[in-house]
Amino acid sequence: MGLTIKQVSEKYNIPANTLRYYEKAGVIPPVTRTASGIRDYSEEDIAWVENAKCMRAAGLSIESLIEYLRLYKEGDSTIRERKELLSQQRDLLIAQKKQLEETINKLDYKISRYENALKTGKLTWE
Amino acid sequence: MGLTIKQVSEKYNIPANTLRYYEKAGVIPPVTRTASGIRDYSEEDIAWVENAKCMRAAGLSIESLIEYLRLYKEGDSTIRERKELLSQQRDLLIAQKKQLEETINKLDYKISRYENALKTGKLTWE
DNA sequence: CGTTGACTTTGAGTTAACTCTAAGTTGTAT
DNA sequence: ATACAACTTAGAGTTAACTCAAAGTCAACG
Repeated sequence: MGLTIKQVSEKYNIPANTLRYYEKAGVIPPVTRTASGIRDYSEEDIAWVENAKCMRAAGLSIESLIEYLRLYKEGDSTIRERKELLSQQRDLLIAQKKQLEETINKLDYKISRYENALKTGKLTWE
Repeated sequence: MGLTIKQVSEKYNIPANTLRYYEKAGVIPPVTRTASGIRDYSEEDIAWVENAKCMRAAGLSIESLIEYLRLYKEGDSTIRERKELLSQQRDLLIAQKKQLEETINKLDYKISRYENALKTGKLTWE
């Protein structure tokens, strides 16, 4: 009915071993299994994978994802804590974004100097 | 005349060991030394440290910084290559920034859902 | 002149996040 | 039925980037 680990692996370009690792480590909840114990990813399972991929791509730690899932499993009593956790992570990403913009500007400046050097045949200053 | 390793370490909040590591690995050029061989960071040395810190904070690999310095040392004949290297790194950062923005949006959405849940006492949907 | 504290080097150890191996089981195609 | 690929697990190995330890040198202060 759902997707095999291989299909999920290909769809999201995440190695099957990494998907198993995420499950075992508690980054995503236990995946639905067939009668014979084979992983059979439901839409919900897939949504967790997609979320993990997105968060990891932005640099959130495995640890914070594990902590989030732990709180999630505990139910409604952890809503405030979960919100706090996400806010903290959001703040980290905002800071990262600022750093990134700063560095991109520096690179742009250096690149334009090199472009100028290539046109005129020499660096304008060092 | 210049700064000691400790002063640079404190000014940029980089452990002294890491400064030595950067120098040894070729992330920054060999630092000016006193007659007795002690590091005595000149303004130029410090500019390299500052640059390394900025690039690393944005996520550039040590390897790419080493490669850049290698080209830099070779002189003007590598200007095109250096420009290419910086452009590639810039493109990586642009992509990272996009990913970051996407993830921040997702987090903002989730956070607003939790805030709503905290006000109304329950999650509006799952 | 001795000791203190910052410096030096080489090289081993740590951490996060995978990534792979080995050994074994199962579903499917001939 | 039999072979073969894809699955399973536990656990060891890898990589990047530090991070620390050990052993030794050196300038300056009391």
